[in-house]
Amino acid sequence: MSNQLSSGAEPCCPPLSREPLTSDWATDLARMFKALGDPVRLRMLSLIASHRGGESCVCDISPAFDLSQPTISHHLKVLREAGLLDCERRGTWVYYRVLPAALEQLSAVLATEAGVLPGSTCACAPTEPLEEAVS
Amino acid sequence: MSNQLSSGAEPCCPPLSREPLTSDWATDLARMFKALGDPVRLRMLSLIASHRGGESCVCDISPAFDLSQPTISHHLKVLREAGLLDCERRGTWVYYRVLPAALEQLSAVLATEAGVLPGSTCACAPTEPLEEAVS
DNA sequence: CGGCTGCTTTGATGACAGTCAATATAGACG
DNA sequence: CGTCTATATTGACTGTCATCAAAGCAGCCG
Repeated sequence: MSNQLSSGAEPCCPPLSREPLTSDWATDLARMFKALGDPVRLRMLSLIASHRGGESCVCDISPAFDLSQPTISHHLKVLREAGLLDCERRGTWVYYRVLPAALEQLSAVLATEAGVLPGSTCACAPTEPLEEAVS
Repeated sequence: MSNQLSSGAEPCCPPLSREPLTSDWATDLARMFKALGDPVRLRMLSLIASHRGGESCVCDISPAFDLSQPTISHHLKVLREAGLLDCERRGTWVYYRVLPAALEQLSAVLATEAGVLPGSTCACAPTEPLEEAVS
């Protein structure tokens, strides 16, 4: 649960194809990728991310899936513990929001040399929370 | 096993955060992410990708892991069936190589709006095989 | 041909993940 | 305080996964 994000010591996340991953770093990344390795969770993440402001209430998510309520809650927990989601209680409802820095980090790791645009040595976003994500 | 890559019908892969993933597309993506959801496989992929030419022999991969040889073979098969690796037999040895387009596709899906550089609506590489990956 | 090396497949086993029903907690509202 | 709604947790079940030993397959080489 110690993402490179929180440490802040490393400069950035080099792409997977530049040099072999260390065992620790691979373990950390694998935890996040494993959370993405389920169609339901991917759709959840996408559903939340594509909402206005990148957040949405559980009651908005549930009806999109033909699953029991505990199962929905379980998947959200997995995504949360992987560091991909954050949640906040507002009154009766709980709102989930994506952590863009985490997604960006994974995206940068998978980026191949050819795909990185010249001049941008790293595609990691500087932990920008969530602003004008919607036009 | 039907990646969007092979179909070629769709223009490209929109980021996860633009609109909710369809169920089919999420299933396809999840299959690939699940393959990445293991530290061993991540390190294998990285090891192969960071080799010169983006390919390497199994005998180069095995000694990097404290696992039995069948287990190594199993993980390589998982990555291959996920469409992330390709393999080719040359004499006694089998060489594995990464499929950059697949990595680029996943990278693009995870890219957040903020992370996408202006002007580049899509970061998918045009299935470029593997060229001057090493400087 | 026969053995040798590199890799894959098969079969078995223990661990883990996805799912649900039942139960618990937390806040809103009378 | 009691009840109602929204979400989380627990426990149980089933299926899938990571792993290894053993056996199989494919080229080399003597």
